[in-house]
Amino acid sequence: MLHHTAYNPGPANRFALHSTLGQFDGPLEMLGTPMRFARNEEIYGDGEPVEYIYKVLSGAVRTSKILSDGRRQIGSFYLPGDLFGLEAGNDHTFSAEAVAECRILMIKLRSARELAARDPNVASLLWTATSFEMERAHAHMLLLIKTAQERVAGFLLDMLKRSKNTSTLHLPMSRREIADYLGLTIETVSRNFSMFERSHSISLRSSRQVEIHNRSELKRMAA
Amino acid sequence: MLHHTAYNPGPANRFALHSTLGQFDGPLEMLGTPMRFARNEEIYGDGEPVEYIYKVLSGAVRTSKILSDGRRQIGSFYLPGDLFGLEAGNDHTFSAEAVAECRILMIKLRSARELAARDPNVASLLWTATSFEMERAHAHMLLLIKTAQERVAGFLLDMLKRSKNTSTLHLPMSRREIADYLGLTIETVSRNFSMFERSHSISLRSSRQVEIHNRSELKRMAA
DNA sequence: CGGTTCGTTGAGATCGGTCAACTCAAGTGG
DNA sequence: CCACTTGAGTTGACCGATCTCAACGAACCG
Repeated sequence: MLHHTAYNPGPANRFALHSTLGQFDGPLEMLGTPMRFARNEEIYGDGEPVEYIYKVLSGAVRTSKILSDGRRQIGSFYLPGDLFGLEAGNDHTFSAEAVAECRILMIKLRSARELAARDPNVASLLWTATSFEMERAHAHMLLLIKTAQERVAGFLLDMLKRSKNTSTLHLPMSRREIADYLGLTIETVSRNFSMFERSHSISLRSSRQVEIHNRSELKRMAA
Repeated sequence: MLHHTAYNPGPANRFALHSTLGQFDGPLEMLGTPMRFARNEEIYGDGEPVEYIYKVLSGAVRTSKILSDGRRQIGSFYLPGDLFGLEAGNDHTFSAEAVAECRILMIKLRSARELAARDPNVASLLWTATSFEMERAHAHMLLLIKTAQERVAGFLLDMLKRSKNTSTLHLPMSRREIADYLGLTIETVSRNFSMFERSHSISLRSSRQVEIHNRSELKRMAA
């Protein structure tokens, strides 16, 4: 469906990334090749064999699945520093796309496994990433049984924790993407953002820039 | 909360289990000790360290989590033959309880890992079980964003597939447990069972015995 | 026989979805 | 520079699916 136009910036550029981002620092990262993806570009497809591990250098990624009736469920969002693409089986059960223009480090799974066999730190890193994946899925399940207000508040808190910024949150994803992640409609997501704003828990500098005024109130609302 | 009164039937009984069930047949199973759990008895608790792998010999098991407001979410049901208790992290993120009186084979994780290091079949078995766990979590996520009708139909189809019985389904769990698994109320679950019965897709011999008359109709309703 | 648990059914309330109008910002092209 | 289009987001009115509350029935157990 989406045209794959990944681009390898070459050695010079790669070195530049290394020095500026400080995200090529691990032994695993040394194996990787940075690639660039445009907004909505597919990184891998549902059902394809698992051949790479990916690390977000900049931008954001979503994993998603299209249901038979056309609804889309978003499985996870991945932010800079996150590893993704590790699945338990041999084939991907979700597809992955760029939420925004992003740079992704692609690491051949084969090479990663070989390295892991020699370097226990790498092995434990891969195990930890898989473990996070499982936790994410469980936490997401728990989110989906809650009310709309609880889901939206929970989403904001999760984003806040992951961005580790004290008060201003820059959401890379659209309302539609948030809705598809939370199992709600864009209208319901929007209404809840507005409700939180009216109760002075947050304020919206723009639709994607959220200032968090009252985190404990959000926690209370997340149940 | 629940009192742990697990009971080891001893060698004679163990041999009896072996010969009658044929579920002590693998090398992994040889490491295990069969235990008996009463209905609602806790097998392990949320937050406890992962020390065993479990295999259901008879009966049924649920994993669950109690939310801050008292709601309970059931993560999975495990039926005879299923392995459970394998989590990606070091600690359990759900608790496990017996849905009905059951016999469980408990295998020390340490021993299982040692065996896996020597026997690639065992290693692949453990990997497969973890992989199933992930798939289960993803499938469950997808179920939770659907309508009540779709969830209930999907649940019945899943149970049918796993029990591999052609037409009559014996549900080991209560309506409350089904509801907590599907993120619905018992009333909604009950109403949907009744609806399926009125449309002649199923009939209820008793509340726990379901005859499936029209599986493709159920599939259609599961979306 | 009460008492208890489990499941079913009905009536009404509520939450979130649907449909539609509107605003706003960012292009695009004359 | 302005008119027009387009896409994202917000808001309102209404509707329907699911929850809540309540009554009732069936099975089980002392």
